[in-house]
Amino acid sequence: MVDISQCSEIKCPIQFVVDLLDNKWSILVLRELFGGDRRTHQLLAALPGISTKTLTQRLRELEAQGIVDRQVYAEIPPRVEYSLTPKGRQIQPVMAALHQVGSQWLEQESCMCPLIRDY
Amino acid sequence: MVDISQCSEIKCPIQFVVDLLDNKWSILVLRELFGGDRRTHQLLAALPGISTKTLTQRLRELEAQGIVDRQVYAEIPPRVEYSLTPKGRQIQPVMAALHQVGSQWLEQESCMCPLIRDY
DNA sequence: CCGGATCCAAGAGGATACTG
DNA sequence: CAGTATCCTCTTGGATCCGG
Repeated sequence: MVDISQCSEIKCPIQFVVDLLDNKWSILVLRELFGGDRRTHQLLAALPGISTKTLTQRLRELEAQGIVDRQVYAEIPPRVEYSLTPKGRQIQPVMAALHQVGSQWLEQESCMCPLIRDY
Repeated sequence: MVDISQCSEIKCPIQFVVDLLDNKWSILVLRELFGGDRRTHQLLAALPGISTKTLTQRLRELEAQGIVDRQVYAEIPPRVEYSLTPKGRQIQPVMAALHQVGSQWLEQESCMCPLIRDY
């Protein structure tokens, strides 16, 4: 239950989502996870330029928001898999809309991002 | 399985849009413009915390992308109005999706943002 | 009223080395 | 392999002043 009694005004839903996701990598991390469960090194490989520190930060934030799930397997060497929670999958319409608009603006049909599976 | 080995030169549409809009205010500026044409001081008032410099930067970037139109009236005092171009209006599905998901996550129906007019 | 120019603080995030 | 800890750079963007 959301307690908005502390708010002097009603929150804008758009701003709410933007506040959660407006940093350099969050959307792209989620895009990868729409392609299925991913291990840490897979995400690092799929997101050229991201550092381990930043990736971990983003994943922890998304986990704290209940958007991403972190599964740790007690193995040597360690194995950690990340996946979308049901809440996380709720942003699928946003990803689809971004994909559609981006395709228009690029005037390009093909796409290498994992979300293409959903089309 | 998506084969990404042969299409590294193909841009991801999602990343393309994210690259255009992932800064602190762009999405919110556009949200305001979906409510209709806006003058500078209206945008400043609608976006608490934004500075004139930052607002101008965002608007110039969006203008350069062909997303926003800037109309200057030769009056004293000056009047400048910003509006969405047809290309800019193409992101309406993104805004609608953000709004829908944000409403779910907030567990809140009402909304004070201009986009509500489109529902 | 609009917005350019400057200055500056804060923080995001990359590179690297290291631990379990 | 996964993640942490430093260090450090660079960008973002806020505050202010000024000019058209």
